[in-house]
Amino acid sequence: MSTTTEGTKPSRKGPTRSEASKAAILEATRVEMAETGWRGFSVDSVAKRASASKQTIYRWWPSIGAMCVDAALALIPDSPDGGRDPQERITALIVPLEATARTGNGHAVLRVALLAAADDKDAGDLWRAWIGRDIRQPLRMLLAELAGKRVIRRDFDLDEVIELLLGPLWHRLMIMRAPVREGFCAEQAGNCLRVYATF
Amino acid sequence: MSTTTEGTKPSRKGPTRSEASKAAILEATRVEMAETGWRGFSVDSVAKRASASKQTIYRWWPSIGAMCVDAALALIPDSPDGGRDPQERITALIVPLEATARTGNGHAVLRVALLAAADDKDAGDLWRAWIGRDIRQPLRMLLAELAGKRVIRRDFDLDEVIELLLGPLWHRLMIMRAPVREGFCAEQAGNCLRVYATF
Amino acid sequence: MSTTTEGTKPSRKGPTRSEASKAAILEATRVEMAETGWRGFSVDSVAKRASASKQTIYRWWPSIGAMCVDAALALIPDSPDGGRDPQERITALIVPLEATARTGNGHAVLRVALLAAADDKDAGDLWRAWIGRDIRQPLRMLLAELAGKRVIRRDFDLDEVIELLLGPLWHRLMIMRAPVREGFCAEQAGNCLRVYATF
Amino acid sequence: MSTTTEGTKPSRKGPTRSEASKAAILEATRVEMAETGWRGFSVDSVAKRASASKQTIYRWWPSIGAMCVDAALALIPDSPDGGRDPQERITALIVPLEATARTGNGHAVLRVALLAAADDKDAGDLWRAWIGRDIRQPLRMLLAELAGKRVIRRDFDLDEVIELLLGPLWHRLMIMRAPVREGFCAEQAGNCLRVYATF
DNA sequence: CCATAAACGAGACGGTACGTCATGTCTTCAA
DNA sequence: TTGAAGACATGACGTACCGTCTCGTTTATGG
Repeated sequence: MSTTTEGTKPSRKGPTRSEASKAAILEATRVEMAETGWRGFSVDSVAKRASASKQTIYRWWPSIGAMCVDAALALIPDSPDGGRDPQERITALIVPLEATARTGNGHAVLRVALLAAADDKDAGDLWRAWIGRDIRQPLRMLLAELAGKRVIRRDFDLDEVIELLLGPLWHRLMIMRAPVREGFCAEQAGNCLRVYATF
Repeated sequence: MSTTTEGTKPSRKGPTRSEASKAAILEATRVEMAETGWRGFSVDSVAKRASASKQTIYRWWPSIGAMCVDAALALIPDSPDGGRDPQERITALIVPLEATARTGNGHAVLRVALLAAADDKDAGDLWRAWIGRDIRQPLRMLLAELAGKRVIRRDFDLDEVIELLLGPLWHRLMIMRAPVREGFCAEQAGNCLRVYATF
Repeated sequence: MSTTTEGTKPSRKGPTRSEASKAAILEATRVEMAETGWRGFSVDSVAKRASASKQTIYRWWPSIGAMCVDAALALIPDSPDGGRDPQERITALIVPLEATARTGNGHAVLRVALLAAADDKDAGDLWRAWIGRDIRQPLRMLLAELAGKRVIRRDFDLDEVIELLLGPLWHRLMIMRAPVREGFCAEQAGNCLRVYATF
Repeated sequence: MSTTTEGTKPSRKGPTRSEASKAAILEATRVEMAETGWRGFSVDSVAKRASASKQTIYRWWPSIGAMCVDAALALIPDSPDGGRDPQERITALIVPLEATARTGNGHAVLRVALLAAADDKDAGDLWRAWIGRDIRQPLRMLLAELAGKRVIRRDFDLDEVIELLLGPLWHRLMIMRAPVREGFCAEQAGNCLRVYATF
């Protein structure tokens, strides 16, 4: 799910990127994110913990925030298949986030990645690109189908739906710092269908 | 709407807190928040811009984040009277946030205050206290009344309602960095009523 | 003999320079000079050894080299009174350098200070200013007097005399890294008188 | 006049040392020496400027300082024949240094090479070996002959003569950073004869 | 009406981190 | 095996901030 290596150059003279170093850096980043938050996050500490050089970090990531988002994205699993039920199919799109937040230090990692995305341009671009690819795009297809079947209204705004679907999760993670109970995403999907239902 | 001066000491020898200095610091804080974000925010810069001493800042605020939240809260206007319509009454509770985000650098200030609240314990406490006092408490009264009149279901969870009401705003402000259109809060209030409607 | 504090400002608001910190930094500088030479010299090490912050070093010295020269100059004792004999009077001017080179780690400190002066503009200025004040100026007076008494020729070039007087010391210290035997400066003074003697 | 290639290996498999690369590196070294001094000197910059790999540099020179001295020595011309006059014969030994210092960036290159020699063991050994071979050894023969002819005293110390002869040049080059006028070395030779004259 | 104590500006200080640059080693590819 | 290209761990560079700590000055009581 990591994004920075995609689009590898064909072949060059000289050494290639060390995958061991990359993995160590991302893992160290996650640990530091959970321990120190966003403002207290330090590249020096990550480098020391990963036995990596700062240069290596700055060589491969455009900013600290982008590295944090990258480290968080690498934690998010793939979406399960959704089945046939509309609510289940919507839930399937966002449940990987819930799963991440409910596993290990995922809650804190996700929170800090969101902070990074909101505070740093490169990180924000990375995060929005992920949302676009993994949530917005499939959701568009799904909602178009449901609207065609008259399950939901046709005059919805895709971005408003996303706000409604994801907003509550951000409130939990960032404002309340509260744990995310199982089924949280399913509830949000249900709320969405209720709001946009045709009746 | 500022919170740190409340609870004035009885009487002491010597000069009292300089309101001019306080105002200059809060205003400088807002400017810096909008310019540098949260991770780049610096007390030194605020002190220099406000022609204040760092000691003065550290004397009156428990943490940098608390100062940022304080500076943002001072920007939020009071709620208007809500009228009789349920949707209008809910809207009235959250519309001050929308108004702040739509005025001057309020969008950025609010965003950084949220970052501070999510990243710093003192700031988070301050922000959650404000939500509790200015949103949660009046909303509880209002929803109880509406439930009594069978306008909404009785088995709602107050905090879920708040998530549904505020979450979309956080998504706009922090994730998308998109401007908040007029009427945004009214739409959220409508969505809430639709989700919790009895029918 | 240190030069950077001379010309103290009359009085200012706020704290003043910490003399304890200054002394610790200069002493640490001398130790590091002797241990690591000039190219290997590190401000970080000095700061750590002196329990000082790098900012404090950069605040008070214009460059690393200037600090090194300053640290060396602080080691050079004052000139003794010269007596009546011409050779003794010349010797007295340069014997403090010999004494420094013959004491403790003075040999290495002096060598590194010379390297700094030759490699760094600020350090060179500082060093040449010291030579001008402590050697060139008194030597000019002395030679003028000796020329008046026909002890030496009148058509000498002051800077050539200085070259003749100090050059051999630099060769010892820098090129050969050889110890400086007692009486070395007296010999150089004798050579000078011989070169410029009237006969 | 370069010293590191002397003693060529008998014969090996694979390509031999590239003289083009060596020349480019030494020339780039000279340019960098003149531009950045000794402490600011960087192998990376030399490699980039010479379009060479760092590995190639580290393969052929024992240390950075040695490379610098090597680059400077390559600039020093051979001694001219000295004629019959004692002063001219001494002058001939040291005039190549003067000539180097008076040509192109030779002044700076020589200065930095001396800094390297004084700061780095390998470089110092290289420099002292050159002095031994090109100055000390021929000077010993010459002085012995002059002493035999009673032109100079017999109780001189060879190394003191060298100090007297070269020291003033170091003072010029390193301490004063002053240009070396034509005839400078001849004057030093004259001074030496005067000091050690029999009369 | 002082005197005393707190508030304030200014800013030095010991630290930690920043983002960049250099060192010396290593790896990959071409010749 | 040489050499260009360059990634890598290490560590220093010079700057910026943090939070604490003097300094002198100003200002409001309380003796």
